[in-house]
Parts: sequence; C-alpha cells; structure tokens
Amino acid sequence: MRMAPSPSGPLHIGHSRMAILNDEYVKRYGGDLILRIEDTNPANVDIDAYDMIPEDLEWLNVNVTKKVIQSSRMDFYYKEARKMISKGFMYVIEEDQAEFHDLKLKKIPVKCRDYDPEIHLERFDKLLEGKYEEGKAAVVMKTDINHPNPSIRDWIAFRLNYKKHPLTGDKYILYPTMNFSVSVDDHYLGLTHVIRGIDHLVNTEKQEYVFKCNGWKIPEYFHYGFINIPGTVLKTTLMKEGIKSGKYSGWNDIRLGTIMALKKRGYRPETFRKYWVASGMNKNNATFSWEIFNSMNREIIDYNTMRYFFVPEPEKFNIKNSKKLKSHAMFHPQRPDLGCREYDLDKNSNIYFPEKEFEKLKDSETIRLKDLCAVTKHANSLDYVSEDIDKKVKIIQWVPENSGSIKIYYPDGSVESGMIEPLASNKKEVVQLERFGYVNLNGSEGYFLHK
RNA sequence: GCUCCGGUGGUGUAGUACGGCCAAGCAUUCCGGCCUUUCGAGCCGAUGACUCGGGUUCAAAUCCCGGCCGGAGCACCA
Repeated sequence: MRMAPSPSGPLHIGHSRMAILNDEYVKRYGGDLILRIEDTNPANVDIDAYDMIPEDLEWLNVNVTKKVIQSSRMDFYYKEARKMISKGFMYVIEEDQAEFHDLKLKKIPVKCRDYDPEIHLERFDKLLEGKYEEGKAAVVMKTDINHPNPSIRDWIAFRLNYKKHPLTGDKYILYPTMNFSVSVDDHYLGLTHVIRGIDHLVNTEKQEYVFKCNGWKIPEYFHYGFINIPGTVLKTTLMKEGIKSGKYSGWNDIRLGTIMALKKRGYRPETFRKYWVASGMNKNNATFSWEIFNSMNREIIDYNTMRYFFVPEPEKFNIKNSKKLKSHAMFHPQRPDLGCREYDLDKNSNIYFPEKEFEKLKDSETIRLKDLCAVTKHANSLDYVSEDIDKKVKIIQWVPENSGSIKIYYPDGSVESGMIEPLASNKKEVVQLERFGYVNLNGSEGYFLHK
C-alpha cells in the first residue's frame, strides 16, 4: 500500500481518510505502507510540508514503513523514460503546448509520433540539456489517439520547468508528470493495492498504459468517493493566504480543518480512524458528518474527562447565605472514587452566575446552584433558601468569587468570555465544562471541542 | 457537449459480486418518556429510506433497459 500526498501543506481531515484507509488495510492484511511525497511540480511545494506530513501521520498512528521522495529519484525516472522511448512507447514532441492540445482534440497524431526512437532519444537529451523553452517540448506517452477521452490520448509524461525546486534547486529542469512517476514508482516499489479517491479514476486508466506496454502486473485499485466537509477551511491555498495575511494564526488555527488544528481542539486520533473505517470505501459522494464524528470522539474521551464549572457572561450575586456552605461537585459522575471539587463559602458570599440563565428565570423562581444550595430569584438578586430542597427545579452551574477568567474560542471564529472555577484554572487538558460542552483548556484560554 | 462514476431515512453506512433468510440492520440527529443535583451516558418509545418507469422472475434494494438527479474528468496540477 502507499499514500502519495503532494507536499503543498500539512495534512487535513480529508487526507486523513486516505492515510487511515491505507494504514488500516496494512494493519489487517500485512504488507508495507509507503509514504511517497510527490514533489515533481516545483510550483506546488512547501518546504515545511516534508516535515509536517510525517508528523501528522505519526499523530494519527499511521504506521509508515517506508518513505520515498520523488524529487530524489529523478535519474531513475530518466532511465525508465529512455528505456520506454527506445522501445517506441514514448516520444518527444517539439510542438508547443497549445498546438499539441489542439491536435489531440482533433485526434490528429503529431508528425513525429512514429519517427525512429533514435531521434526521440536525441531530443530527450536535448530536453535534459535545456535546449528547449518551457512549454515548447515534452515527452509524451503513446496511448490511443482515438480514445474518447481527450485527456487520455497521448498524455504528457515529462515537461520542462525552469523554476527552482525547494529541494533540488536548479539541478533538474525536466520533471515527470504525476501519471508517469506514479506508474513506474507503483511498479518498482512493488505496489499490490492502491486506495485513492475517485478523482484518480481517469489517472488509473492513463497509468494502465504504462503498465501494459511494459508488461507489468497492474495493482488492484480501489477508489472511494468524494467527501464534502462542511464548515471548515481545507483549501491549502486559502489557508496559506490566510496565514500570510494574518487572518489565521498558523496551520493549527482552530478555524482550519488541518490535522494540527483538530488536534489542538482536543480530538483524539482514534476518532479519525473510527470514523473513516465506518465510512468504508464506497464510491458514493458523501457529506462529512461532524455530528457523528463528534459523537465518536465524545464516546472515546468521556470516561477520562473531568468536569468543571464555567460561567459564560458572568454576573456577580451575593446570595445572602445565613450559614457557611461547602460545595461538593464530583470530578466525574461515573467515578465517585475521584472525589469532589470542594469550595467553602462564608456567610454572605458572592458567586458568579450566567447572566443569560438569570434572565430566563421567572421572578421568585427557585433553582439549585449545582452541588451547593437552592436559591430564589427576587428582582435583581438570587437569595439563599436552603442547602437542600425536595422539589425538582432547574439546576445551574456557578463559580465562586475567586475564580479566574477565561476566553473560549470556537472554530467558527467567535469567542466567549467567562469565569472558570479555581480548580480548573491553568489546566492544559480536555475537560467537560458542565452544561456547556467539551473544551480543550490551555491556561487562560480554551478551544471549544464539541457538545 | 463528450467520457467515466454514483443514487438505501435529516446525516453516515449495512445489504447489491452468487435475487428469496430484507414489508430493510446499525450509528448519529431530532422528538417524547424514565433515570440522574450538569451535560453526556444509560434505559424505553416514536418518526423516518431502497431515485423513477419498464422488463426478466414464483420472487428484485439486488439482474437488464431507459429516464431523472448528483459528482468527477476532459491540463505540459497532484
């Protein structure tokens, strides 16, 4: 198996499907998982991606057994090209880009298509020596000039690019196109199975020509459908621009759909795996469901996630308690062994209470401050009633006066300010803020994970 | 336009290769109810789907033909 990202940026949630599906296959049936970085287009390379991609994969627990960087295999591609040219499977055109494209649309072969391979080999050397301008000559794979799909008719296998490559500099100017390098790599790397998106369906057909003319065994291909991931930014170019302009703080800005951003929000790598395995490999186009993804994540983290109180838009009240009070809220309702969060309140104590909840209360309505006492709303105050109450009433969270303030950032860019109970301040972990949601705390800020 | 690929509840899937055990399973969401000093979980209940039309057959989600809808490709990107 293999996965073959182009190093244009870090991996995002869409890539994680490709990585996990391949990895899962290897985990179940054995074999190698090759990470092949496809950097044969200098214009599409971000030098940082060479490090970010393996880091993302490691975090996802994808076990790469072998790593290949295409730009370090250029001489090998040239060697293969020479072989194929000399056998008449490929040829070199001297037509310019638009001309060649035009001829193909009309199903007209170029004059030199069937020239002696020697001539094409000479032209190939001229290509390497830089005797042609960009776009004025190219190496072409001979397929079927009458093929109904024009892009399959004699596709380009190598083209010139004089741009400096981030890794190899100006050492090479003739780069293989993806369809060529993928074919020979898939063969020589011994690929038996390929899992990729349906966007490669046509490429598979193109690549089969290379396999067939060389008499190579064609791997088993599986294509999975497109997934539309709503509500997040995934386009590398958009992310890059946003980072550059300062709109985003970096690749891990929680508004982005990168693996890094999702990690920062507190998602678990197991969630990705579970989700993509459950999605399977069918060719349907589907919509990514955050609901299901979140539900899976919740199931994984819930047992180990501590509970704390957070009060959004806090308002201070003196509850006029006539006696000292002690709160006792459990760290986790299913795990009494972990004990309680306890706070002592003197007589006439101040607490913070969510303003919105207060507004919703009717006058003289009695509620319970969770794990503390019952209070009644009177005009603009909350007044102590008793420590316990028989009636079933609303239960709302609160925090003591010595709480810290915190800002919670949402993936949609909004921010919520409030107070968090003292025991949770300066924590750096995913917690459940009761009646609010799961949040990844990071000192005086937090990143909203999900409900 | 041409070529290719799809179409199962709101969402995601199982089932389709070898027609019957599928008046369609699971998950999630929403809505009720129970429980609980949050939320979540748990338990109970409810709603909700085979794109349409023909054909083959004793029998079709499953096979065949056609329509409709959706997606992709039509690059010297990957």
